[in-house]
Amino acid sequence: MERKSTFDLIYDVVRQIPRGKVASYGQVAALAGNAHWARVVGYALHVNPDPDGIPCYRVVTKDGRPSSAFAFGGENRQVELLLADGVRFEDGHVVMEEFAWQPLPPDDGGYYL
DNA sequence: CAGTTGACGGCCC
DNA sequence: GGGGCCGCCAACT
Repeated sequence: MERKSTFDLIYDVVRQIPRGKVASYGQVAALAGNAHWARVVGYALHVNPDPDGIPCYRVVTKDGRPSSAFAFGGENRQVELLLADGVRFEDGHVVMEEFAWQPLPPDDGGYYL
């Protein structure tokens, strides 16, 4: 039944990234089940079987910087898409402190600073 | 089947 | 502070 491969798990996570937020490869990897899949995540997105349903442009490195080998239109294209999502860039890198996707918000409430 | 690659991350120098 | 190397896992050839 579990025909879903490691890639499918990654795609599922990336697909859950809300608009206006970004997730790092390690973030996606951890959510997929293993924090050591960062490289595998990159590989999975590289094959990207569904770029229309999998917003790979919302996936950036932990530095909040887009990948250097973006094949779906260019690095600049990714920045443009993220800006359209409401993500703000600072000196060429995403303000991850504000746009890092947080699937598990605490009950304290005062988490968004 | 075994070796190499890969859109990363973290640690070392 | 910047650059380089190793390590993790799965997929590709």
